[in-house]
Amino acid sequence: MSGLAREDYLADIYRLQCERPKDPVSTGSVADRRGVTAASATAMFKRLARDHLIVYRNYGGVTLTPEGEDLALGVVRRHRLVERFLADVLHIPWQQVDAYADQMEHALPDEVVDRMEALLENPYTCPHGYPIPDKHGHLAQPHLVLLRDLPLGETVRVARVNERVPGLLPYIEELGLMPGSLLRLTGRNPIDLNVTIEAGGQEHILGLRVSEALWVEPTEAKG
Amino acid sequence: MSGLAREDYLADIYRLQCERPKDPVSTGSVADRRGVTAASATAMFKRLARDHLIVYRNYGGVTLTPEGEDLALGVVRRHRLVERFLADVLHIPWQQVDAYADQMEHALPDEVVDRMEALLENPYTCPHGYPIPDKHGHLAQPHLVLLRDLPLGETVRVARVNERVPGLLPYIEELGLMPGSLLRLTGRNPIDLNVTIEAGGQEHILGLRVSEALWVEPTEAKG
DNA sequence: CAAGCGTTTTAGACGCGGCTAAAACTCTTT
DNA sequence: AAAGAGTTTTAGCCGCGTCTAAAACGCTTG
Repeated sequence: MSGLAREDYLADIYRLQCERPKDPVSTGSVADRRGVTAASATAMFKRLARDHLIVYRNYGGVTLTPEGEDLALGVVRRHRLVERFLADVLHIPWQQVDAYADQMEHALPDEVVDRMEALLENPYTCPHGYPIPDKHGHLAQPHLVLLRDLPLGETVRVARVNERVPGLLPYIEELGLMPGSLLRLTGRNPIDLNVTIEAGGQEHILGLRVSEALWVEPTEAKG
Repeated sequence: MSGLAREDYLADIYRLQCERPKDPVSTGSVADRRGVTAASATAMFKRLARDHLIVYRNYGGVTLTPEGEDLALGVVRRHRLVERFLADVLHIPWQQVDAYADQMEHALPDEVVDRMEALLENPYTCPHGYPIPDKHGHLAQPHLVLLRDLPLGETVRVARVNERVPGLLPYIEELGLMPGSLLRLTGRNPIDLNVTIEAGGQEHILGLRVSEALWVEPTEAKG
């Protein structure tokens, strides 16, 4: 049936597109993410473009077509639902579910995915806080702020942790900052860009690599 | 990592070997089962033999090496555990789980399989009654008899239904002869080899295609 | 504005897993 | 023992997905 690697490429292009929706996704960034050479990515781009799944301009990066985005959303949906499933039903540590889901996401029949979704009672997000597209590719776009950009003083809820930052997940867990936790930004160092937060009665200093991998959402009080 | 198709071949060779353990498995039988041409099977045999997973004699069929059998047993284990999981946890009809498991069996990390096993409380068989190898490749070999070969009069329990016979599973379900059901062989026609059974208060006449796809086990009374 | 550097693409190769058509083999059957 | 039928293997092809090395491009910088 459908190519295996193609889907991975499409999903990665989608995720990279999300990060900077303005401009097209570069060959290099996809190659890096996939762990292949730029030449391999170029070759795949040609196949995907031939099949109208991406728009590819020489030396100009790629963009998903609507068709390609549909496919990508399907993969993302499977990926995030499986993560939820692995974490909630099989009790696999949340630091590992991303890698496992990568392995599993292509082999799951739609019916299996749908049943998992029902069993989990239609979860909104994966264990790291990323939204799960529904069966038709729609997905909630909540209003989130990077911890890096948060104003001082506000108390917020951790909403999303970038699972792709190496080593971040165990660190976040150690600090008790998993999605759902509350924190307050108490300080920001304008020189090194460290931030100080208070969470669970403790103070922590977080570097930029952390503060730009954590998304938070305002709690009810908006000011 | 490991090739995808290789594992399918190994598992199919294993299953065919089980059916007639005496002689080696023929090229054609594997090709048929896999739905590929004999030429493709030959090509794969060469790769598998090169990697010491099978013994291959030209024009003489193949046999699994111990190494190859280990791999095959791993695939079979995953396959049957996933079937159980799909049926028991996701409540997918047992007629479909074989096909779905085929799709999924290669993509499952060991830890996921092990956790499924634990969640299911270490089932002995797949939903069709085939035994599930344990983590080390050991598997129970209960004493079963083909319904075709059963002596008249004995009351037995359905133990295993060959899931690979087209259309059999829905038929078996309709007749209420799923694994665990009791039946008694009441007659056998020596000409056309039909058998007559009594099960759940009903009489049924079964053709050879059915009676050699159903395995039964004696109930406590041995005579 | 030309040089140079980093990125991207081309060119050419390889292994996998499939195909068809033709050749080789085996086994049965006269 | 030779012929014929059926199975298996070889030969040659293709597309995928990867690689390396070399060429082409584009952007920044002197």
